Amino acid sequence: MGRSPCCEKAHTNKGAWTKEEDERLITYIRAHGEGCWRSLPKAAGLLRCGKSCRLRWINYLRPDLKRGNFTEEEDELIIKLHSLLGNKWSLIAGRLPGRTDNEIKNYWNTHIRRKLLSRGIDPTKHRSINEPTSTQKVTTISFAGDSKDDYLDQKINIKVESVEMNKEDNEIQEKCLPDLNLELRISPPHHQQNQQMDHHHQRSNSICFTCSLGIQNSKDCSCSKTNGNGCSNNIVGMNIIAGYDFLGLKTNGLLDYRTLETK
DNA sequence: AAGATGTGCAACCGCCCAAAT
DNA sequence: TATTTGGGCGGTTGCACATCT
Repeated sequence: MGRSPCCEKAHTNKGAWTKEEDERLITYIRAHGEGCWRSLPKAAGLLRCGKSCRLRWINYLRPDLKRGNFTEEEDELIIKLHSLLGNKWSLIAGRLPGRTDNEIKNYWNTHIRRKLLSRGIDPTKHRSINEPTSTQKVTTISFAGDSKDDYLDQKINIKVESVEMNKEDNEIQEKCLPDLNLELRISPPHHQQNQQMDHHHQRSNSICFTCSLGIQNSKDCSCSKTNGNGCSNNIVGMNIIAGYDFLGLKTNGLLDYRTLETK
């Protein structure tokens, strides 16, 4: 039952990689591509565990890696993404081409933490260190258009509610909740969704496949063929606008939420 | 000059989850 | 359905180098 045995760990090297090992790994992956890390070491003639090969390739040998110092823009983007995602380094790395999760994690721990602390900002909570500890602010960000027209005009209003909590509430919160709860939900305002659906599909009761995927004004959109008006930029389940810069995450009509999902 | 301490980062460890059987 | 494994991830460690005393 189950899979075939895992890689032999008895005869594997550990520690720093030699130049020869690097070259063997590069040569093998160039010839055969990535994947099947378990069988790779043997096939490549390496006395390493598959995981070690994968790590070495992803974090150091990959040709598309951007080596060198982080730019100021990258710094700020990492801070923004960390405030949104927490320690989800792989997701953050997904938004920084050429950077690896390990690199960003190290950079955060060695540079950015200090940078934020010097600004008087708690790097974990992204709040001022000087904020009184007896109360805690809970910030809810909701996306809502004030009117149907706003929605159609592709505007997003960010509504921020700050709720002061008393000490007792805070203690309960501390006991019951982890430091940061970053459940990300993106959806259109509920009171507009039906209107929008009606508007969009007033002549047809069903939504085409491309629209259900959030691909608007696609040449494959059958809605435009049925109602003649084309899609009115509604994205079912996603209230993201073409080219909107969502917290610094440039979107191209769609927020690539796959890279924001937790695994 | 030499030992102590601090810093940066590559690599490892252990856990989780989906896939395979 | 239960069990096992591979791949992926975040946290941590340990080493090399830099700086301080």
